[in-house]
Amino acid sequence: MESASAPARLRALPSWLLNQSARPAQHLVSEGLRAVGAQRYHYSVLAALDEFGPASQAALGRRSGIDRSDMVAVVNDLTAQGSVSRQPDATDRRRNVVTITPAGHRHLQALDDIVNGAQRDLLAPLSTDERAELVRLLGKIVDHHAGG
Amino acid sequence: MESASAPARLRALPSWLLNQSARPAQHLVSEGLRAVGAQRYHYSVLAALDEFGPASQAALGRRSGIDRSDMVAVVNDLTAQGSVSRQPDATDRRRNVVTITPAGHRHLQALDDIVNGAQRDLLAPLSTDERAELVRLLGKIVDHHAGG
DNA sequence: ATCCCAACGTTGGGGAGACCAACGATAACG
DNA sequence: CGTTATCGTTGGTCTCCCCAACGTTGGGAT
Repeated sequence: MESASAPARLRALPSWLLNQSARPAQHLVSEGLRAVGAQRYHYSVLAALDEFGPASQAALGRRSGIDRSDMVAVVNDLTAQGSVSRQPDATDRRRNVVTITPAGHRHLQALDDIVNGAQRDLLAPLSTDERAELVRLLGKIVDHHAGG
Repeated sequence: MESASAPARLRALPSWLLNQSARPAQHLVSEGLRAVGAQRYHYSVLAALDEFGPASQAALGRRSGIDRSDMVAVVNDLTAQGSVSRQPDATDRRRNVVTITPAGHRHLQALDDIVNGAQRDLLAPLSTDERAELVRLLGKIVDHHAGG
C-alpha cells in the first residue's frame, strides 16, 4: 500500500489538483535537465532568446516569468557554459544585452528533446485531444492571472 | 507594460503551464487561509480526517500527500488550536491516533469557504463545463503519477 | 537645466514546499 | 528468537518564488 486515495474534497479541488500534477511535471523536467547540468530556468531563458532575439535581463524576466534577482544567476550560468553572451547596452548603460550563441542554440535543441520527452511521460494517460484541451484550458488560466 | 507574452515554446508546454497556473492557485489559497492563521497542509489534513475518520499521522500523510516529517508540525499546529486531538494508539504503541474535534469541524467549514472562494478567482476565465473538464484531466494525471 | 521619478543589474535574505537520512521505540514475521 | 518493517520525531537540504535595498543611469516635468 504505497499510497491511498485522497479525500474527495481535495480530489475535486482545482488548486490541489494543479499542485499535485505540477509536482511530477516539475520533477520529470528537472530530473531530465539535471542529466545535462541544466535547470528549468535555463530552458525558459534560452527559449525566450531564441524566439525574441537579444534582450535585457529584465525583459527576459518579464517574458519568462522569472524575477530580476534570480535572472542574474541564470545568465551567469549560461554565460559560463558559453550558451549566451552578456554585454553592456551601448544605448542604455543601465542594461545588459543578453545574446544567444551558436553553442547556446545547439544546447537549446538538446534541451528541447529532454523537455519534450518529459511531457510524454507526464501526459501518458491523456489522449491527443485531451492534451490539446488541457493546454488550452491552462493557457486561459495563465493568461488571466498574468497581465490582469 | 507589466508583463509580456511568453515564448511559444513555453506557452505550448504542459509542464510549464502547470507550473504557471499552480503559482496563482497556490497564492490565492495560501493568502486566503493566512487571514485565519491556517495553511494549505492544515486544510488537507482536516479534510482527510473529516472524510476517513481518526487515523495515524503516517496514514494521514499517505492520504493527503504529505511527508511524515512535515506532518508532525501540522498536527502540532492543529492540536495547539484545538482542531484535533493527538493520543497514543493503545493497540499499536508506535502510532498516534489523530482525531478531529467539534471545533476542528467548524474550522474546516470556515476553511471550505475560503478555499472555494479562491477556486472561483482561479477559474474565473473558465466556463462550468471547462472547469469540470480541467478537473477530470488533472485527476487522470494525478492518478497516473501517484500509485504507479 | 534642474529635479524627481522610474528602470536597470546586483546583492542579500526570507519563507514555503517537498524531500531525505537517521534515531529510538515498537510491531510483525521468518 | 532474530530480522525486518513501521511509527513519530528531529534535523537538515534544496529549489522556487518573492521582496527590499543599493548605486547607476535614463527620461520626463516644470
